[in-house]
Amino acid sequence: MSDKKVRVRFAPSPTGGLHLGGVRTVLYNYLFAKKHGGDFIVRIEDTDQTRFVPGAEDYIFECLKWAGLEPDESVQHGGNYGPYRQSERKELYRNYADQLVAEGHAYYAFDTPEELDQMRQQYKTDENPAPQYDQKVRMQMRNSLTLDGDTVHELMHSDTPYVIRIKMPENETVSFNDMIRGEVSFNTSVVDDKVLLKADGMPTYHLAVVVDDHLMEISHAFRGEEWLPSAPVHVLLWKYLFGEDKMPQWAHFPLILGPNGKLSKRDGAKYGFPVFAMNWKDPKSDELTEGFKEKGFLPEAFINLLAVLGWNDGTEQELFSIEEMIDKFSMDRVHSAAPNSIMKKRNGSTRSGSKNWMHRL
RNA sequence: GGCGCGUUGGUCAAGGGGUUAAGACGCCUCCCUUUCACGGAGGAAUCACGGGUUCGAUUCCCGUACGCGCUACCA
Repeated sequence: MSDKKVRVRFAPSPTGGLHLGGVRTVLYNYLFAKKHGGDFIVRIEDTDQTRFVPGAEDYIFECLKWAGLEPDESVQHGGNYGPYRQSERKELYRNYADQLVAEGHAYYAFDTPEELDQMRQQYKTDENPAPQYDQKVRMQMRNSLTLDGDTVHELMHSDTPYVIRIKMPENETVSFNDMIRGEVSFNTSVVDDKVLLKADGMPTYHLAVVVDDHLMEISHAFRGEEWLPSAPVHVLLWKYLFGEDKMPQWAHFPLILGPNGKLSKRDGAKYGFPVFAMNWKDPKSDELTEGFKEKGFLPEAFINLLAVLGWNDGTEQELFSIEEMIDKFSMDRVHSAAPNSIMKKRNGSTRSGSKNWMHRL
């Protein structure tokens, strides 16, 4: 971490409004990069073509601009590691997936959605309500592990759709050091054979994040805690493809919770507290969700609020300028516990805080 | 169900093997006197529960409970 230039990335998928948690992830990325003289990259993760939402990408950049968290590299800012939109990198991923198959770490799977559904129904019990495509069932499915070579060859050269799945090893322990949580480990037997390359030729997040982090020379990879369960897949992919020693340092941020779990835009409407950075109007439904900007928050106040949602500098200070944050930020001072509901926090904020942070224009 | 992460006062939240366990909001008492987020002085907490390690645990380990997350050809 000392010999490598710090390069971090925020990788949103352009599917709708930019959530509070997303902006906080951006902020921590930004602070970390600036503190260490590194680069902050924004990479658009648009590999799911069924979820494409027109305008969402531009909207994300507008939010970052308003918040004052401009990337050094992105589709809009240029850079030497492009393209910065994964849909435009489609051709890159296939070779890595094939390489994994060739080396025995992955396999071709021909199961149709109906067959997958059938498998889940068949193995579903009270004890196991969510059966996975894993080592226990993969030998019962239609894939290059169970089919003979000729059949596989034939299927692949007809127009039969297929995916590439990772072959999770049996009973190995995968562990890594999270900058916030310390050592985290998993047994590979309980992780399923995630799809790496989809039938349409697009990678899933799992493959794309590893390939792109490598190609873009990302040194530290930060994301929300919801990714922790699939981290072993990513660690294994790094090991198979590029070497575990090249893997970025991970940090998984605690989720920002609403009154009933994961904060949703519905909570925002219900409690009169914004969830998105800026107004977002869904192009399909025309539904408008209010943002912090339109609610009257100053960007500095918004950023400050987010900064202390999970981080503190060890003193009693709770009002920071962006320069102070850059100066004082450190990942090991990010709390591992989810900050209790932002709605409550708003009520528990200090008087001076209320005056300065939340003040309307 | 499985796996993972988490759990400090009414609320938000520092700290983290030996402390009087910060601070803020709220609450109570008082001062100022004034209110509609005014100012000031005080008051109230054995850190979810049960074991273990240790001279000593709120801090480390295990279990339980509870909360949250993941368990898609979504990210």
